[in-house]
Parts: sequence; C-alpha cells; structure tokens
Amino acid sequence: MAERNTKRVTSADVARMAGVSRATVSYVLNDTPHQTISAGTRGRVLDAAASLGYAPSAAARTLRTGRSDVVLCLLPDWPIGSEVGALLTHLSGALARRGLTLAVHPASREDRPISELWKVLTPAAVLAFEEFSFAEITAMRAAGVALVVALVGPARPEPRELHLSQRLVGRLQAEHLAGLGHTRLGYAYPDDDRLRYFADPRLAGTREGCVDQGLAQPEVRTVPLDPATAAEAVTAWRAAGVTAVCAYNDEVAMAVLAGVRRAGLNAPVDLAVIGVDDIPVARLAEPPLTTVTTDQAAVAVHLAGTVEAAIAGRPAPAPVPADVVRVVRRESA
Amino acid sequence: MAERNTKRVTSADVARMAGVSRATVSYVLNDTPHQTISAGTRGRVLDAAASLGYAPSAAARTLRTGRSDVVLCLLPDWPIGSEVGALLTHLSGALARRGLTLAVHPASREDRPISELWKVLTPAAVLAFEEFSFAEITAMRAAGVALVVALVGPARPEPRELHLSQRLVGRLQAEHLAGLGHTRLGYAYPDDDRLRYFADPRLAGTREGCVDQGLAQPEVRTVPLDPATAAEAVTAWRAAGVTAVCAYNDEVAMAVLAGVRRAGLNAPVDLAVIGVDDIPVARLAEPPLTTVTTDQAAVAVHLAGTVEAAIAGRPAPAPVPADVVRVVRRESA
DNA sequence: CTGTTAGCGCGTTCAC
DNA sequence: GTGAACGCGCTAACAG
Repeated sequence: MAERNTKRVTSADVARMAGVSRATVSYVLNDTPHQTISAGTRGRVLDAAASLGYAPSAAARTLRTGRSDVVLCLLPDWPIGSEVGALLTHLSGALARRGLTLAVHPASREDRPISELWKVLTPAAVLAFEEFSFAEITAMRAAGVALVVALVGPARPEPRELHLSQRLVGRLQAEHLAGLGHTRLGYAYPDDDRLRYFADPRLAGTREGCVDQGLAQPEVRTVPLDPATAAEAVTAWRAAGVTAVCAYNDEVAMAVLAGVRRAGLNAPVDLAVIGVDDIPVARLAEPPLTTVTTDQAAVAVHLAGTVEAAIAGRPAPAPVPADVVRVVRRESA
Repeated sequence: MAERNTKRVTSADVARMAGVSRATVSYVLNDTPHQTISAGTRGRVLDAAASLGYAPSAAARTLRTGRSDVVLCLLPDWPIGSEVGALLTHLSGALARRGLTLAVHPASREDRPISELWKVLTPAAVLAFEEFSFAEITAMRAAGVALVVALVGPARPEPRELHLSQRLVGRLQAEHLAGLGHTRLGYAYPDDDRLRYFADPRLAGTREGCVDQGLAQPEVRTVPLDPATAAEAVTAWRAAGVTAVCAYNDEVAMAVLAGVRRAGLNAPVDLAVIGVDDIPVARLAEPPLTTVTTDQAAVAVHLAGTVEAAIAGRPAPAPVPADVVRVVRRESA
C-alpha cells in the first residue's frame, strides 16, 4: 500500500523492515534450496517486500550472475507480418510466466552490429530470424548466452525452431485443395528474396502434401504484388492445367486473385486460391479468401519451453502438434 | 583481431594491457570532461580496448549510474499495423545513433504488470501507446526514468507525441478529396474501440481540413471489416449526398470498397475512397486504393530527438514538419 | 536448523 | 594520473 516511492527500494530496506539480514532476504525471495528459513521469518520478509513494493535490481543481479532474465529477439530488416507480431505477443506472455522478459529489437541498417547489442544486454537467450555467423555464435556462448537460435534459415544439422509449423502450413494447403478434388496445383512464391527462409519450408510442406495425396508436384511461380504480373502467372498456370494454387501468404494470394480478375476469369471456378495468415483484409478480398491460420499461442508456448529448457540445461520439449494449423474456409477455395 | 573470447573482457583487462589504472580507462572511454589525459595514454587505452574487443558491462554501468541506455517501448495489446512496425525499426536506428538501445516489449494479458518491467530494466525512458496512471508515472520518475510518454491517448495538458502526424494524415485526406471537387465527405471510423486514440486525431485532422476547404463536416460512420455491413454504410452515405470518404486506414478503406461493390456500385465514380498507410495489398484492391503514407523515418528521428533531449535535460526539439505525410494516388480517388 | 558475516562482480567517480 | 569506495544482490563460509 505505502508506495510513496522516492528512491529505489533495495533488499537492505526489506531486511531492515523485517529485522533480518540481507542474506536472509535473498534466501527467502529466491527460495534457495538447502537453506531452511522458519515460516515466521519467511512471512515477515515476504510481507516487508510486498508492502515496500520491492523489486530486485536487474542490474545488480545480472552483474552478479553474469546473465539477465532477458530473452532478446532480433527482428530482421525485412517486412514481418502480423503473424510474427502475434507470435511475439504470445511469446512475451509465455516467457513472463517463466520469469523471463522478452525484449524485441527491430533491426535496421543504421544500427550498430548485433554484437554490441548482446554485449550490452547480457541476455539469457537470443532468438533471431536471421542467420548468425559461427564466430558470433561462439562469442555469444562464451559470453554466457544459454541459447542462440535462428528461428528460420537453411535447414542445417537440425531443423530450425519455426520450420515445422511452416511445413505444416504448406502441407495443409495442399491437403485442403486435394480434398476439393483438385489434382494439379500451383504454388505462388513471394517476390521478396528475403522471405525465402519462410517460403521454402512452406513450399516444402506443400510438396510433401502433394506426395501424400498422390498429386504431381506443384507448378511454382513467383508472384509479385502487382495485378498485371499476377495475371500473367495466372494465364501460365491455366495453360499448364493448374486449377488451384497455394499462395505463400494472404498478400500473395490476393495478388493471385487480382490476377484472376485482370485475366477476365473468376475464382474459384477458373482458379481456386488458398492463402496463409488470415490477415484482416482476407475476408474483404474478391472473392473472400480461404486461408490457413496458425495457433501462434501454441507455437509461442513451445518456443518459451525451448528457451526455458536451454537455460536450465534440460532437454528441449516435444515439437508442436500438427493441429496448430487450421483452414479458414471462405469462397476462394 | 585476436577475439578468441572465453570470458568477458573487463576494464581491468584493458587497464592491464595499456599499463594504466581502471579509472584511467573509464575516463578515456567516456571522454570525461575536466579530466586531462595525455594523448599517448589515451591512444594506448583505445588500442588495448579495440584489440581486446572490450565492451563495458551494461549491468555494472547501470548498477552504478542507476540508469541504463535502454529505451523501453511498451506495445499495446491491440493490433498494431505495419506502420508502427516501420516506425519502431526507424526508431531503433535513430536511437542507436544516439547511443541508446530500443527494447520493444509486446504486452499481453498474461504478462506481469508493467511496473515489474521497468523496475527490472531501469530504462532511461519509457514510451507507450497506452495511458499510464498518475501513480505509475510518479513511481517511474522517482525510480530515475527520465522520460515517460504516452504516444497517443486523450489530448490532455499537452498533445501527445504522435498526435500531430495523425492529424496531418486526416487533414491531407480531406484536402486531396476537396481538390478532386468533392464537397460532401464521409469518414469511415474503425470498429475496434481500442483504436480510437489513433482514430480520433485522424478524424480531428479531417475535420480541420474540411473547415479549411470550406466544406461541411464529414458524415462519420463506423465501418467494420465486413462487406455486408460496409455496404449499408455506403448506401447511407450515398443517401446523404456523400461522394467521397476518408477511411481510418487502408483496411477500413478496403472494407468500404468491398461495400461499394456489394452495393452494386463502382468506385470512384459512385463513391471515392482514400485510405491511410499504403499497406502492400492496397494496390491489389478493386480499384487500387489511393492512400496517405507517413514518412516514419522522419517521425522516428523526431521521437529519438525528444528522448535524447529529455535524458540530457534539454528542451524538446521542434515538431515534425507537415510534409511527413504524402498522398499515393491510385484509382480509388 | 537458522540466520549472519563477508566478499565478489564491474564500471564510475571522489579525493589525493 | 591513481587508490579506493560505492551501487546491489548473490552465496560460500561460519556462528549460535
């Protein structure tokens, strides 16, 4: 109640109020194992801490332990969609429940090199959408960062954390279209090269789905967000016998729809289209866009579990289940 | 070069290598005023620091000075668009050039209260999109946070940092439509109540623009992202003699366009529409959407200047110029 | 068992 | 230009 802060409340203040030493305060507040503190003392310390509004100084703790409770997430300089925004929001909550704080850092060319960043924040873990160099990884590890992950990127020794859900997305698109009776699929690949680390696993998933459903491999075409160019792609697909296309995301899907109209055709009768993300304008498309959504909350929980396990030195949790992705059926497919 | 890190490099290492005391290292590296260090010593310290790859521990510095170089930006739990994403990216760069590090924290209900957050990070400044309580503000100030700003929100004593650019956006929409000969405007207000802190200043700008251009006040209608409901709004506008509408953003604008089609009409002949943001799918709309964009880099630089000034105790810089906003002309208006 | 004393981690800054 | 203390929480060693 009495929160008439003027200066920072330190553990010394709590100790004084509870009539114990600072060490005791620390033991109580951290539930230190192998230290037995009487219930009475414990209660007095907890009460004092609460009534003073005590929050330990992260700086001091970090200085002492060599590692902060911050999980640093480096954003790429390429456009990230609302999907990633939602993921981060959920990740923030999931980490908070584990006593970790998410700090997101939007990259920018004018920025200092990332080494500056982690040296400055001494994070417990670093997540990134872009690749780290080997030198960077070893340097961070040496500096005490428990987990360093590139969420996406070329699948090397082990697959990336976010690959699985991306693959599931692509697979589900193919399954949905196959279920509608389509046998010849197209794949609308994004024009921005920087998106390939997301696009490749999605396309791989679609390929897998085609194999499973006994369909031929999809006809892949790059589709920029431009009606005229998209119309050319549509014409080419039609000439190849394609009757339905999986798009990298809803934006590309809407470009395909614009291309269909521009070509004087109609979706889904002339060409069915399915996107990814269910962005707000997907339902405003002409026709409203069928799309695949991901349960970002579930992915976030998995990611948080992976981070926590790495920090505690425990093995990583089981991968996300296949039902994190789901089709939102509208008129376009 | 020799960056074979194994442990953290500390100022003691630099001091040893340069053959001076730690105090001297600190003075050299911080360019401390009123401390005269000979050029020779200076050079040796700088060389040692560089060759060791020395980066001061932020934790120790924060512990000592009571304030970190982190600028904390709290995101709201309501959907933020790519506009804000771009702003943050530029802000990150602009702050970095001033020696400050941006840490973005996506809010979430499951999160701990924000007091936990700033107590833990001891940021130099806190920016937020939501309102702080008076108690929170005083507590943060007392804890050493130099600047606490709610970027948007009800304009109280002084207007919010981001109000001006929002007003300029709304004003420019009205001016553009007036320039096209329209005399009776509509305003498409977003359905999500949490967006009103952005929507209100935009609408206020449109009202100002109408006054300046000698037009009647705009006919305001709430437009959800749903074609059927949007069609009703379109019909009502038409009945009221409205020939052009300013939309809160591109998504709402695309809803209006969907409503126009649903009502069996055509844009821009039956109703002209102008959006805000120039999201990627705006050019894919039917017809392609005319919209207003903001130079987020300029806004970010202004914001960074405000933060820097507050930390240094200097007066705030001049507000952003009117030309941070610009019309992207396409077919819808 | 219960709790205390003491020193560390690292950059900053005052006094000599 | 240097020695030394400080900021604050953690934890090994130790006393009652």
